[in-house]
Parts: sequence; C-alpha cells; structure tokens
Amino acid sequence: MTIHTEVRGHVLQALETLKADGMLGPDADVANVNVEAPKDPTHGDLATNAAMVLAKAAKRKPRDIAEALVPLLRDVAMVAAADVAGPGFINLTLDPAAWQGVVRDVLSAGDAYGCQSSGEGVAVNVEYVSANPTGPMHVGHGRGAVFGDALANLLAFNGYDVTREYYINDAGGQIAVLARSAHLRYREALGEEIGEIPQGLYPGDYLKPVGAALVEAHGEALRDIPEEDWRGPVASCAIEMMMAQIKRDLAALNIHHDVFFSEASLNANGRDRVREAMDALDAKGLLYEGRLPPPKGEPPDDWEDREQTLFRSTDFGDDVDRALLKSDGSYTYFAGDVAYHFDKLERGFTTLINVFGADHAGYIKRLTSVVKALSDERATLDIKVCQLVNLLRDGVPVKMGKRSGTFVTLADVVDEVGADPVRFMMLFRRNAAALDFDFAKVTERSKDNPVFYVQYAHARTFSSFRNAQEAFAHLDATSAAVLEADLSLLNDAGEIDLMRRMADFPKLIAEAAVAREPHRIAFYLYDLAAAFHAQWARGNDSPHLRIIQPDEEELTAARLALVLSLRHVLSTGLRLLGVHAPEELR
RNA sequence: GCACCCGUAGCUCAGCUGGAUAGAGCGCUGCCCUCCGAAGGCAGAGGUCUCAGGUUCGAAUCCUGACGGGUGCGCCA
Repeated sequence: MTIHTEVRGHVLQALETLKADGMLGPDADVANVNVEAPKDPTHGDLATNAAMVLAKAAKRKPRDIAEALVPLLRDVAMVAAADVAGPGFINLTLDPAAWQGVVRDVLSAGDAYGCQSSGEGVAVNVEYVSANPTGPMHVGHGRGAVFGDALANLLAFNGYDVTREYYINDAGGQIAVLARSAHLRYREALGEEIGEIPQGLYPGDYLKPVGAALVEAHGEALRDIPEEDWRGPVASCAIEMMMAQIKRDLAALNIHHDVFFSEASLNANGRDRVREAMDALDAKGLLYEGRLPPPKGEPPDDWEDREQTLFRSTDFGDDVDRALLKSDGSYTYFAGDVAYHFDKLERGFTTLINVFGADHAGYIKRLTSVVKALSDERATLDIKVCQLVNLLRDGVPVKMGKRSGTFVTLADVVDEVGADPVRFMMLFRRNAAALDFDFAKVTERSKDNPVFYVQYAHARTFSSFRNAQEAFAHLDATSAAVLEADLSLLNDAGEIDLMRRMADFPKLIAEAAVAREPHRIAFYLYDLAAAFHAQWARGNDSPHLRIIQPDEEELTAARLALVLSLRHVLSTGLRLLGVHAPEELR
C-alpha cells in the first residue's frame, strides 16, 4: 500500500458517495481516475483528475463534480487540505504524518522497498546480447547487454520469474569463415608466413590465441589434412574461446546469463528441431511454396527468382513472407530462429522479450509473427531495440575501422572507464534513442557526471552516520533510536520533498516494468540524489537544517532515519541498474 | 521504393502512456565556504515542443500528411 494507492482509495470512496447521491451515474467508469504528484509543488502534494475524467459521462461540469468531492475529501484524516484548481483538478495537501510514514515503510522493508508482486507466477524469458562468437563484442553489444540485464533485474524486482538467455549463433556460413580464419592463424602459429589476411576472412588479431591453442592441442596434425577434416575441431575450439572471452567481458560488467542456447544444438542428438518447428507451422497451414518479389533498393547480385518454401508471416503483420529453405535445401538463418522460438514456447514461456541492436530492427516483424503463429497468439514477443552508440573522446568521434586496427571493443571501454560508468551511462538514455558515449565525461568526478553524482549521494548517507557517531556514539544504522525515531520532527519542506520522492519509488518501479524502460530508474535516482544534495547544502546557510544537531539527539535520530531510508532507495535503484553503491568515494 | 527509430532551450537530453505556467545538466550572467557539510548549492536569462491538419473539456504526448537526420532491406548471419 503506497500513499498514492491509499489516497486513490479515498477518492474512489468519495466517488461512491457521489454515485449514491445521484451526482454520478451508478456505473461511472473510474478506471482512469488517478492520483499523482503535480509537477508544480505549489499545487499541493497530490492531485486527482477524477472530476474531469467523469464529467462527460455525468453530463456535468468538471468543476461542479470537484466542488462536491472536495468536502468529502477534507473529511479524510490524512488530508490536510483539498481545493479545486484549474480546469477541475483537486489538489490535496496531506498531513505531514502521511509522508513521514514513508520513512517507516522504507526502514521496515529495507532493500525490499519498492518490490512489487505484479509479475507473480509469470515466467518471462529475456534474451539479450546474443553476440556472434566470431569476434569480440563492441559497445553496441554492450548497450544491449546492460539494458537487457537491468530490464531483467527490474522484472525480477516486480515478481517475475526471469530467465536470462543468450542465443549462440554457432552454426552456418559465418562459422565456416571463423574456422578458416582460425586455421590460418594456426598455420601462422606453426611458423608459416601467412601474409595479408584474404578478403572475406576475419582479420583481427584476436584469433591469434586460437591459433596458438590449436597448436597446443593438436600439434601439426591439422595442417596437411583436408578442410572437411579440420573444420570441426578448429571451429569448436574457436567458438569455445570466443565464448569464453565474451563471458569474461560480460562478467566484467557483472552480467551473467542463466541459459546459453546453441543454434547448433537445434540439429543434434538425432533430432531436427527446425523440421519440427516447420511441421508445426505447416500443420497450421502457414507454409506454402511460392515466389518472392526481388528486394528493393540495392539489388543483390546473386538474386534468384525461384519457387521456395515460405512462411505466411504477412498474416501476422510482416511486410513480406519469409523463406525457410535455401536453394541447396539447407535451412535459412530465419528457420533456425523459428525453431529457437518454438523451443522457448515449448519450455512454457508465454512472455518473451528480446533485446536487439538497431541493425536488427528489420527482423522484428518476422519474429513476432512466428511467435504469434506458433502460440496461436497466446504468447507475446516484445522486442526492445537499443539504438546506436557513438563513441566520443572529448566530443570528437572515435574512428572505428575493423581493418585499420582502430576498432574499439567493449572490453577496451570497460577497462578504461570502469563498469559502473559504462552501465549507468548506457541506462541514462531511453533505449530507443541513439547514445553518445564520451570517454572524457564519464570518468569525471564532479556533478557533471551523473554516475558520480548519484554514487556520491549514496556515500553521503554513510558519511552522515560517521559524523553522527562523533556527537552520539551509539547512533548507528541499526540503533533503536534511529529505527524508532520520532518522525514527526521531520517537517522541513526539503525533508518532506525527499519523503515524497521516496513515496514515488514503488510506482516508478511498477511503471518502468510495464513500459520495460529501466532508464526511468536512472533518471529517478538522479533527481533523488539532486534533492538530497540540495537539502544537504541548505545546512551551509541554515545550520539548524543540518542532519547532525549536537544538542538535539531526538532530532538527529529522526534525520538519520530519513538518511537511512534514502540510502535504501538509492542502493536499491543502483542495484537494479547493476551499478555499485559505494560507502565512500575515493 | 519500403520498414523501423529520432526531431523539445545555443548544446546533450528527460517529460511518468492525454493534464495545470513544458523540465534537468552543460554553456552564459550573478551569487554562497577566513577548517568545523563546496566532489556541493542558490538565483537569472534562454522555448512557435520541426511544420500543417485532425481527434476533445485539454495534445510535446494519440491519428493523418509533409520535411529533416539515423538504421536497415537478401536464400547472408
């Protein structure tokens, strides 16, 4: 029960009275009645739109309904004042005790404050990263990784049973290219002069260790045998080493998946999962043999107009039907994805979330079509797209060229600036908007750097207690004096403001989860930190507002209770973002 | 050509799914520490929310159409 829901309950009750009085129709729809903090604090603590929402159906002026509602709301104990304003808002000022109760709520819930149960019983599969095991991850992957991880945290905090999943594209033509590239490095490791890496192979130095490992494991045995004989062992060695590196890079960002799903496993152990998935579509009458129009724009030089096996994805909103078999009879990449999502559904998930980079946005419609088709529209696939990351250094774009060796990997960035700034900055922007990431800015230790700013606020809650113990040795974060402090002493406007913000937290958590927008947490924390810094600084000019009042232990204890509750909210928010909450800045 | 994303202060961006006088940071102007809470804070200037229609009590937000910018388009992966 939050203050918002409590007040809304009182508003709904008052509306029932109006229904009984005949002011409103008996079946007036109150679903859109909300209670929110107005942007302008002079409008009171909370405002409700009830009168405006119901005016039309009741055929009355909003202000008339509001006037009738106001006396009823004034009778509510926690309401100190109620007034009609503007087009028909009712502004409510609450008794300070209502806000002070928030501190108690936070302290009793601790790090569980804000936790919701709306997702209870819902198993949700979040697939993110899924970078190809053919090379190191770049910052674009990093953004998707951080976003997906924070989203998973957020959903779990709302009670969802979350599975974090990574799809390994360890099959298909690119793996053959990887194997050939690695084999070249293998020959190089054996002392051969390999010269320039041929076009079409992966040129990066990152395959040199794979070559060395192959020598270690196989000696010269793979050198003079036909490709079909070395391809298997070389590919699996390369994939294994690439995935190990990817997992290391993710671990450096504190990202860990529950499931790594191998594309190759779809067609292993005597089963053909792709065939099974296609049969499932076929059974629903969604496959047919047909021709596709040639693609527009840049025409592929090897375009071939032919009859082929197609999935009716246009029935589900796609722009064109999609091919499942290549002309040589092998499966398309898309067919593998059909099977993979078929598998997710068979594992019982009805809520699927995929996190894509901007370059895969064109893939959304066909995949959501498949999920709708295979589940008879009982499951939903929500694909969140993270737009591009532009790397800057002091405002100047960092040149990226794979061949020129100036390629900046995710690991490079994390090494240089640290995991916390990478995570926070990637979440300090809506995922749908492109992101500038400036090396110089994110490591700055000042208020210009949001990461630092929020962490500093958290650290300040600790310094408050350290300082408090000089005046009152027994006042620590676990002392009864703090946990049971007389909160009615917290009646400064700045203190009330902080309590109101904390009261918003559970609502924020719920709404961010519904919208699947973890960035809202980052902005909330930034605002909360700013309010705390502002209150702290008021103590400069007004010493009586300082947290520690050496001659007033009860007041100090009450303020420490507020500070402690702030610490819980800040640390919980940072934990959801996956950012470290330090006790001290050094 | 088509699809998706973006367009809000000089710059970088929020704007809680339709609410009141559109917010924050940077930059600019002016302030606040002769250790004790400045890694911080306060105040000011700065807007036709790209444009044109529409929906309604009410639009930055929803719809339609333009105009800019970005990404993508395959039997590749």
